[in-house]
Amino acid sequence: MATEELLQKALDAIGEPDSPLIKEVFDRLVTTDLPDRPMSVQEVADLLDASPHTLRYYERIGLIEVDRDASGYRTYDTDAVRRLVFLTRMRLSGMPIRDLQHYVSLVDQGEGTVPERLEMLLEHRDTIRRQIRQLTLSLAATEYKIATYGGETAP
Amino acid sequence: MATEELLQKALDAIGEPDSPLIKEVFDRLVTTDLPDRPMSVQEVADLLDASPHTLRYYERIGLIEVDRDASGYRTYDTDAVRRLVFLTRMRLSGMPIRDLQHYVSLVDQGEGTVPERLEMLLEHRDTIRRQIRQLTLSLAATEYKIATYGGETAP
DNA sequence: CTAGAGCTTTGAGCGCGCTCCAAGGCAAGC
DNA sequence: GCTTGCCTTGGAGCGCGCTCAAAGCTCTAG
Repeated sequence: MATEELLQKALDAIGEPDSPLIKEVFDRLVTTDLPDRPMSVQEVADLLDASPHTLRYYERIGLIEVDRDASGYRTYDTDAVRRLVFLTRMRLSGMPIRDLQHYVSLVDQGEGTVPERLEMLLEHRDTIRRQIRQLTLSLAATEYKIATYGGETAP
Repeated sequence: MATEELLQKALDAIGEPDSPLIKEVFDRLVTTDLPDRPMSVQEVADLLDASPHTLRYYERIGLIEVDRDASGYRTYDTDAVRRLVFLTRMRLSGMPIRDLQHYVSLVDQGEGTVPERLEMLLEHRDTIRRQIRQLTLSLAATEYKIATYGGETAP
């Protein structure tokens, strides 16, 4: 199944969030396209559309631990890459670095912190929803302006 | 017609962007709830959910000109408020201050710059759409995590 | 009349999230 | 062997968008 297709399924599933497909679809989305060999900092950066600087920065501030090869070069195993996928996803949706640091510290403290992690995620979910609502309004306002300027309507 | 209702109509209209309702609905959305007396900086700040500091800053950097009353206090007329509504909408959807300055300078240069303004708006529309897409993916990822933690599914 | 809150200005300060610099090591090609 | 380019580290620098400080004026309540 192609990534695009999975993505579309996932997006569809959001419309009906009770669908048991969500977990399955995302399990595959998340694990797809990750080579199971260790990756270099540049490779991961390309994968995440980030800069190597940023990945090193995330490591420095304790968001992730990364192994080194015999020469001292970073080697990102699958778990590390998966964590970075999650981290960048959260960053892209506006979660502050500070919160991510807290989240990661909760993960490090073990299963007992699952309720607090869950609480964070629920709050963040609301934040994302608010953002989407705001953006939708901004999109409408932009469409409106475009219309007043006689621009093309949306395709 | 209540603002909430207008808003819903507007959101619906986005689904079918060719609808001639968009302009009408937003005309009313934009002009609704604006008292036609001049407003103080604090009043406008409350209206826009911004700080007076921010409004003064926008003025300082040339995004808007604001009248003064006999005592030297800022008085925002309807046009000024409407411009600020637009500016904050664009800011909320991530348009950089620098671009807004350019846009405003185009407005100041008159009707001849309409094509370039239109171009900016079309580009920004795409940017907003990309953001919404990104946020939708982040929302899905968050839902997924919530599900793995056994949290409630979306209401 | 006076206290206190809010307004004015210019200029400086700050939090965030990178982003880059300097000095040096490792790997691959000529 | 040497060059070229990416890697390492710690620390410094930076762009953005506010946000606040200082010094002084104005309005309102008591």
